[in-house]
Amino acid sequence: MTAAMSHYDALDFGTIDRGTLPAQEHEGANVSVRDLTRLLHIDCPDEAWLARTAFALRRVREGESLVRAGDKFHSLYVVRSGCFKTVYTDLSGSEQVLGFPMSGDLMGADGIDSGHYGSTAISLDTSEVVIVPLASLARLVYECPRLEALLYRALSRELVRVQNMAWTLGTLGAEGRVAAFLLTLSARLGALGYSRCSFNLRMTRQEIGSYLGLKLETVSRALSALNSSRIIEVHQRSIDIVDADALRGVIDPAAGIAASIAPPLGSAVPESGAGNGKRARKPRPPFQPGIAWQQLAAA
Amino acid sequence: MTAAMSHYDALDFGTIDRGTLPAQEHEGANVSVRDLTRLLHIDCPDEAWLARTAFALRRVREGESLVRAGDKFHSLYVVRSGCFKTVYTDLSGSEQVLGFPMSGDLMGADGIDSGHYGSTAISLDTSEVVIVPLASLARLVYECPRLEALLYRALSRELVRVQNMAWTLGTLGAEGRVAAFLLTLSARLGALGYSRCSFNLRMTRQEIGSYLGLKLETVSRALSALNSSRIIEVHQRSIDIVDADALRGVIDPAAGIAASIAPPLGSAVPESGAGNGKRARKPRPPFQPGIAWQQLAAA
DNA sequence: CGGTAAGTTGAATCTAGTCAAGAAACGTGG
DNA sequence: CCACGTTTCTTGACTAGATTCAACTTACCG
Repeated sequence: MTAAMSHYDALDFGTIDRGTLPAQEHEGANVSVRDLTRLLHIDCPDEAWLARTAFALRRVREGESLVRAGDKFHSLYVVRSGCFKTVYTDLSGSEQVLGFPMSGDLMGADGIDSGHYGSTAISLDTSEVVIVPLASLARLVYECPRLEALLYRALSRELVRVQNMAWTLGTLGAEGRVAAFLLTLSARLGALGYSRCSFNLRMTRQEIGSYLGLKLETVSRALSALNSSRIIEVHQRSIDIVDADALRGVIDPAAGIAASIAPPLGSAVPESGAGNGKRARKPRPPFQPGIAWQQLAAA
Repeated sequence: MTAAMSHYDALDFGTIDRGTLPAQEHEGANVSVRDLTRLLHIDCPDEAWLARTAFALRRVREGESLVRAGDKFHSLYVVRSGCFKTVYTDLSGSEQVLGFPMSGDLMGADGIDSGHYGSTAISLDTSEVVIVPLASLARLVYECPRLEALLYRALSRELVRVQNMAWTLGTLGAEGRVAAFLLTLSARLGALGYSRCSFNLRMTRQEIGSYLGLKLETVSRALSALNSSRIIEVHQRSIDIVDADALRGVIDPAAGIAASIAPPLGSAVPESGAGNGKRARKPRPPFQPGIAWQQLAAA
């Protein structure tokens, strides 16, 4: 609990500000609060002075690490361009990929509580991140109460993402995991304005496997199988999603059918009811449809 | 994005306060901010007036659900006593357990961003939760800036917990998962003042299996195997951890040995170095030791 | 005391991992 | 531009580990 105290100091207003950041992180142009909220897809009050408050950018080259597990926590990062991987590394040297943050994603949030980053972030290509010192953000929120939700929502979103990951790992087999991975990636790229059905992977089979709790051979086999089924077309790192519904069907046959019937719903969750699925074969189906697969179905 | 706007309204100060909560949640005694921070193990400034601000309690009987996936988000909950399970439910009716929140754990955080809870929370025995309306908390933080870190840290902690879960599911086999589960449970109970090496499970094999991405038979077998190895003693739901180091060894043989040599480190992560592992067989071992297993080793 | 839910154990099956070989892409220097 | 080595990817055969199906035991609750 001593770590907690020293960490608390870092959050005390006026104690630490951008001026105390490592010098290396002062480079490139600045980004306004407006830009930041737009990047995070979080609504922001329309006050002119907010545009003046700015955050620094940092450029990270391919293979370079932005933060390392165990480093002292000082800032959050929001990806502005490029793609990262975040990894745990255990004693035996093997690593587990926890995520592939892309434009608009938050990194470093796992360091807030303990005061030390919990995972290492490595750039998969030349990337740019917005540096968000927690102290600055806290001050900003204090000055503009309507920003209160900003960080809460960003953290909550990250939490949902990881929970979905846990669901994927705990529930799906190899093909399902790969299908879920492709659909999620497709949806994220689509949200960024890129093609939803044709893209290039920026990570190796090894990294995908590590992320999905599979071996690289298994990932390769799963991709080949989906390729043979005419659901996707794979040529090395180039992916074409030929039949998105079929891909959803790989995750859950019932959901695949349901998704092809129901109009693709937006980001909002249906208010109630919607217990419209074909039929429940289990004795106790009193639950509302879950969220996990919807995130994938909404691709 | 329309959901985002309406959600934002809910966070606007003065718009919603405790008075607008569902009537059913106004029952039992109240809890002060001091109590809340103590429950969450988060440091709190020592201002007298904080003791006056209070949150309501709610009692949840065994089997009863506190919130359901898809319900409109209004409050966070901190468990004060008892034990819950949080579950996703997919279309086909099968459920996946995401966690077993106990005293001091936060629930409902996955609803902040979308405005709807992402998982259902069901009590495993008669439990009590502190109701923390986000709007109240936001106002509180505004009135007392030093509380800024409170929610950030609680959310960050939850994020780390789920990330560890993803690591467990992606990396470990059946026995390792069960061992990790027992060690984590042991550590949590220990932190609450209960015995670290002798306790009763409050969940079924089915629920444990769902949580760990295994079938109930596999959980049973893993427990039996650990029992045969004299590492634990199992009689139905009663667990005795006989050899905690050996249990850690099940997760990662190297870590088990290392843990028995090195003195059990506290919550703080070593500053640097400590790349002391036996030997690295991979060509590139420039990473610091990870966090995942340390959480377990620090039991 | 009987009925139901929960847990254990065994045998067969199936999925993903392991080991190994080979093919395709990439980068570098001649 | 091509030859070379390296990395990444694919595919096959075999093995280990988890699931499935099923029988049975043990606890729990009225």
